[in-house]
Amino acid sequence: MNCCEPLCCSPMEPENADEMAAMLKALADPTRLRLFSLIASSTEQCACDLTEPLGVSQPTVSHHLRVLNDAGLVSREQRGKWAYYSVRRDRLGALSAFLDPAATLEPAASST
Amino acid sequence: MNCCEPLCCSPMEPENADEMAAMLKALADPTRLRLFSLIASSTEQCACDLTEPLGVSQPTVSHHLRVLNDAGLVSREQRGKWAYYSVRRDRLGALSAFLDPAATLEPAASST
DNA sequence: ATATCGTATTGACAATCATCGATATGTCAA
DNA sequence: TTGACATATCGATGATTGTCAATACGATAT
Repeated sequence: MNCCEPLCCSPMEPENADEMAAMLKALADPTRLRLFSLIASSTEQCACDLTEPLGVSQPTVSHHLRVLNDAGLVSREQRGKWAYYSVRRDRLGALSAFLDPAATLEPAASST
Repeated sequence: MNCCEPLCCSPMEPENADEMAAMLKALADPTRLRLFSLIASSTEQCACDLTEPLGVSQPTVSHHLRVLNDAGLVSREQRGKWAYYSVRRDRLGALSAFLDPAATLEPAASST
């Protein structure tokens, strides 16, 4: 999240490592990564459309959605009896930036 | 690695998901993330300097180094009785780019 | 109220994993 | 060759995790 300097810049504090590892762990399972990718491929996805393409049971999908939600990587919106999930791109962007080996300590030159 | 389109663009194939999840899993442990961060903070690090700052045993450090190496995230060089580890920034960069929510399907406008 | 349907939770189980002590391997120096 | 030292591997153990069947929860429709 907004927690810390890029990975490459300086040795991490344990608390920051806990926090970032938690986000990474949420994506570090093949089924869950495919699930996340399905959600990320459109602006939002109904949970009802996620079970079939993954080939796992409905409780398993629900479990993975919960893990992603707890990690702050997706958000859930209940509409009627359907649940819609969308990617929190700010959080994903922070994770991507955290890993970026080109990052420097100074906020530095973005290509805006 | 060089395996696939960005996460946000289209649903991942299972094989790609396996591959990317393996890299993510290698970073998804707090101790291992701190270890990786220590290596990433300089161009190379002697294994002998990694045990103390982490506060875990030498076999545990060696185990984590092996996991990172197997995932292709670091490379090892033996010099005399010392082992030096360095981050494979190409692989880390690929991972970061893979997660980037701003990525588009077309290679598109990089800021070169 | 009752039935139906989508989603979440529970409980269980097999598999994976992080960690350590003990030990093996390999390198250098005397 | 022997000893000292750095690193890797082995074996064991407790903890975490991915999965499913069964079930509970909540919303809509009749």
